[in-house]
Amino acid sequence: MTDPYEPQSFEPGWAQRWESEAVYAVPDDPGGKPKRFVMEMFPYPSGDLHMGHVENYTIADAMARYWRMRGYCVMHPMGYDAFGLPAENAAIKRGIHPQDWTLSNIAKMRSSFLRLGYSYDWAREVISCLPDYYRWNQWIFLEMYRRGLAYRKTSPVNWCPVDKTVLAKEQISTGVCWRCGSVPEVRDLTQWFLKITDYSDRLLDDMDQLDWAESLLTMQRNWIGRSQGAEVVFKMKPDGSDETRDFPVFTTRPDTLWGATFFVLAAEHPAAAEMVAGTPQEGEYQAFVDDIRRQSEIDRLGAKGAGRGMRLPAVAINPVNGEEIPVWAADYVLMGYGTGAIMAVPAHDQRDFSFARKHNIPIRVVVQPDGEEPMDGDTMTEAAPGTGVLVNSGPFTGTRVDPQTQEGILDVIAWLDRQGLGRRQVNYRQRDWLVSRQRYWGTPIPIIHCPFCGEVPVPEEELPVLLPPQADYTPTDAAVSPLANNSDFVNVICPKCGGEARRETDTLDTFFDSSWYFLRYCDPQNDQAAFRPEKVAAWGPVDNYFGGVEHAVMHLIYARFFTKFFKDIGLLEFDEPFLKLFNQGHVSWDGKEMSKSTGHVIEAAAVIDAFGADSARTFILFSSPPAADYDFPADGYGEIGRVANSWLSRVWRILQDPSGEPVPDALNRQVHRTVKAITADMEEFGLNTAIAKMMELVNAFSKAGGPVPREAAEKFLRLLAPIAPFMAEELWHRYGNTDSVHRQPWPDYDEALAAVENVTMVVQVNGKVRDRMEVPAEISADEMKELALGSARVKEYLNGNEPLKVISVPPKLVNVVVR
RNA sequence: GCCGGGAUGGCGGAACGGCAGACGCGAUGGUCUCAAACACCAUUGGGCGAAAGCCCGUGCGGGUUCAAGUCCCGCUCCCGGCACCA
Repeated sequence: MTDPYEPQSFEPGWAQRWESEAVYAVPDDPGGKPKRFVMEMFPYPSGDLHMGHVENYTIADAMARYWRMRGYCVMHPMGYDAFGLPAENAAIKRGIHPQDWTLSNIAKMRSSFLRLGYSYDWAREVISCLPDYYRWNQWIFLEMYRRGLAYRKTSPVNWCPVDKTVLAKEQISTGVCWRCGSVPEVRDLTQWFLKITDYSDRLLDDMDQLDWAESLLTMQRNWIGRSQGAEVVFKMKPDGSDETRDFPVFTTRPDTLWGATFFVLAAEHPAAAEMVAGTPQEGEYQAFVDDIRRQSEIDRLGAKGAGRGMRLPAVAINPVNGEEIPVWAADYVLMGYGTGAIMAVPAHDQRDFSFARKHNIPIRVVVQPDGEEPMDGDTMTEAAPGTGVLVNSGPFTGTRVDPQTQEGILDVIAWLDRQGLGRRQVNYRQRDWLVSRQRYWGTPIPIIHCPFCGEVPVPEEELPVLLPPQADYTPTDAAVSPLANNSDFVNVICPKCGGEARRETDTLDTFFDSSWYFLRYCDPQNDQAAFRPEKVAAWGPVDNYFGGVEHAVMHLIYARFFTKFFKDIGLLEFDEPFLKLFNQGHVSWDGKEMSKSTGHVIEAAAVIDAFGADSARTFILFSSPPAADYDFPADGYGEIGRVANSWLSRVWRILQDPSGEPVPDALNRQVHRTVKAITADMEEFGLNTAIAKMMELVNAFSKAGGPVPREAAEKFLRLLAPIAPFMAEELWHRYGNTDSVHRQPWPDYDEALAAVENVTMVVQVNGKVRDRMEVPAEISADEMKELALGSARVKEYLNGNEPLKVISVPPKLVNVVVR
């Protein structure tokens, strides 16, 4: 008599027991065993867990369990990225304090994590919004400040004139303020930056230590955007004046200097405003700049913008030939890149070309591409950015140039240098990291502004600067950050001179929190330091990091930057935080992103309630390869959840009462083959195909009839344990075992038993299958050829002729090429 | 716009350059049942054919190769990122 499969009857018991017995806890030092630090990107606690979370966390948990069974001492921690905008939005909308909202969400998520049986070491939990964590953010910030890596400068923000608050990009995604619908303004604020650009070269060069997808490394490389070129100094002469002023530009193509037909300043360049001040064009310019500043950079450079420009009352003098060229202000030049000004060579740069055509600016060819008719600037339809020979280029006419190899270009730079007109320069697209946020729900920046002493760091013994619990997080007039309304918080005594001073009211970007939490996992309760170097040395760096590709840049670059900083100040011995990165696919529902705030979400708890945690785990792993995106069907999880549940029921039924019989030879061979194949799959994170192979083995058990021999059944349970840990544990114990299945070693296999004896050899004629033969697996190429030529089907096609060629790929395939 | 990724039956997907569609769902037929559910068995890419078998087929158009879903060139559409969502 078999019991029905009722996961709800045993899953909660095992979950509780694993937790109370701390089955997955690891010591501060892994000791003699090989260590493996496995972690997932910690979640933002926006509500309860949804199936998108379940995908990422189940993949990582299955792998962590697999590695544990393979003999690693696995540290697998979990935490919460708990500061951030949604908590504040919820607070403003519903009147709940951000902390209450956040902590109650964390409680829900933790309970779902436990129900799903994830093998976390719960003693290492990290919650970034609590003072015992964020005080170390403040400490880190001050360490950076002391070393000149944190500084202030002016930067624009979007400002809602009605709500009197700074708007995040997300809060104006429709172009207007999310709360009141008014059109945002742009304001300049003095804000904190981290000098990540000091690390650009190392961030690029150390990439060769990383076992990450090449596509992701490419994204990081492009984000940092190192480019070689030259700085060339133009002179700028305002109309009606003889005074000139030096104006350097960065260019990767100094070889095309003789083709510059205009000069462009970033629309918002202060020099542009200066030039039009007091002239009739002042109003026109102001309107032009306002229009452009309202747009995001993407719109400004993209299809919606790009190409808007205004002629300025000045000329620029080309240093190589003394030519005077018109000066424009344009949207496609950015203040933050290079010097905020460019020389424009429309014949050889596509953006310059489009702009020149639009504004009827002459186009002059100075690089004649190889093997083409001489080009004419008036008739060409697109820029020619490639290689060729310089023409109309003074002393360099006739020189070959190639942007790929820098051929010719380096000679031009050397010449510019000798003439005192320019010099070699490396430029980066990456900018310093803006960490200031004018928000309540974040880490207070530990700086005091004193009218006499200037910026004064909060003394270390006074950390943490606590977020005032009762602070009003709704905005009011005149205050830039909600914290600025709190006079108890703001008004302080200067630690240096003892006079009256004001506390900094900006908080830190939440990416700051997520840049080092993996280090805190190694020493989560430390109240004397962010972490002890020995503890991090014992576990770090992270061996396997699991997370979405949406973090390809930003988070992953920031965390790499922090790691290098910690190494520089002597706290770490490694350069890179995450050795191997796995990007799981993105989970959506009916083509749309799951989102707690819109209610378009499939909650993990609903799936567990309906089918059990093992089913939830199994179906999310089986339904698509871990790296691929998965879109839930419009009608939700019902169908697919039932499918996983019914397969697990089948496993339950077939494996419930094993026999003491020996394993029959044929079945035993299949078990060994399956262990071998699944082991190979697990090594490649192939969880969906691993499950498919388990299904095949279960089908074989079923076909064999009768109870499954216990030896085979126990091997199967060990294969199943990483995927469906509850059922594996329950059956394992029902067999009379007393230790946990999760402490068992991964099953091994016998090469000889796993080997196949016979294979089907395919016989092709001209690449099309015409015959099949059963042959021994160790057949030689010649034997195959002989067999193939003996085939009646092949003879039909040969028609008495000799084959042109016979390709033999032992033991699978022979291709006979005829005529 | 720029950077990165993707597209295979009715559906999720499988496939070291070597039998396209493993495994599963769904569907169809059957066994069991008074009946159903469950379970089990069989068939299931499209077309032609009585059958043997033949032809077509991995988003679109070219190419390389004895052989292309896989490699190369050119497109289309979808997804992610583009610096204040995390």
